[in-house]
Amino acid sequence: MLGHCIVRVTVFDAKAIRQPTVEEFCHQLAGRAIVSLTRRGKYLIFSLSAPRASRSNPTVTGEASFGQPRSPATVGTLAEAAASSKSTLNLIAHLKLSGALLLNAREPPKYSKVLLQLDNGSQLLFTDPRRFARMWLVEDIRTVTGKLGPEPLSADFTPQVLADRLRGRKAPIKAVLLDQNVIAGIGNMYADESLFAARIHPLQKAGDLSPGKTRKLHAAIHEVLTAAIGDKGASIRNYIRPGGERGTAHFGFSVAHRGGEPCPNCRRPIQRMVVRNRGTYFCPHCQRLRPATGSYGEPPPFALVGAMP
DNA sequence: CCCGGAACCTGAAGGC
DNA sequence: TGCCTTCAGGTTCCGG
Repeated sequence: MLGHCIVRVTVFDAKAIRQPTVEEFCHQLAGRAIVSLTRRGKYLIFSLSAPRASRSNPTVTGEASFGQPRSPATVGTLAEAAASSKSTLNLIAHLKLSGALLLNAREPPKYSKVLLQLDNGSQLLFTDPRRFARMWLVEDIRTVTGKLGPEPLSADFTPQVLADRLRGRKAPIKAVLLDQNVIAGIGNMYADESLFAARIHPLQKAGDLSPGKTRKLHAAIHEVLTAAIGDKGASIRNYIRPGGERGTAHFGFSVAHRGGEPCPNCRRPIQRMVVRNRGTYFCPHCQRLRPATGSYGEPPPFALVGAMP
């Protein structure tokens, strides 16, 4: 897709466009080339050029249609479009639980949300049966990703950074790992896998991890994510790659989605529980819940004795 | 600011 | 077979 121009945009489900309006989305996208493809956390980022005037695609169009595509509406002249448009823009996509980006799908898949047609004949289709996935078109990426925590695979995500981010947190470590503003990009199954690898109970208070456990967790996150990327993701349910292939990371999972199966470490059955409304898999024997270190004998800040009915 | 729970959605799988 | 319940690769809003 790199270097190719978007010549036509079709929106089948207005709900999939978070920003701006559907009309503006189509209008602003048409005529721009895809300059780079990057990622921040779980957000996929298409950096776009300024609108290009080209003899080969004189009728660049933007189209907002629902159900069956209608005949496209031409967007003025390209000169006008360029004059009224932002110079560069970013198309951002989030797949949420069930979204997919499909390149040149063989048959028209169900649940189509947005179709981008390129000047080389390629078609990029954004699909999502569950209607959670979203797209944005923004000048500044930070308007969407600005609050995200550090990238867990970047060099500046050190054990010390993790310790700083967990300090003082009273929520379960599982919940904190899923908080994208603490660390960006860890999903439910990778949180479970990381906690198992570090032998930490999902309900352990995040701020109570010892320095040693924090270092182990840091290493575990790195290992789990690197392995999963090497396996092209996990396709337990919906996820498929742009060519329709499935990932294989779930075959290597130790606990995630393996309730009742033997723990690979101790052979006792893996349990499932719910933490913050998310299914959570762990080994109760290998991942022990420990009381807070140091604070066990401390008195509470106030003692209300017999004062209330 | 931090925390927990509900809401947003719909298809697929499992139990009866 | 059919109905009902549960679950799901996530984020955001609301109330405490």
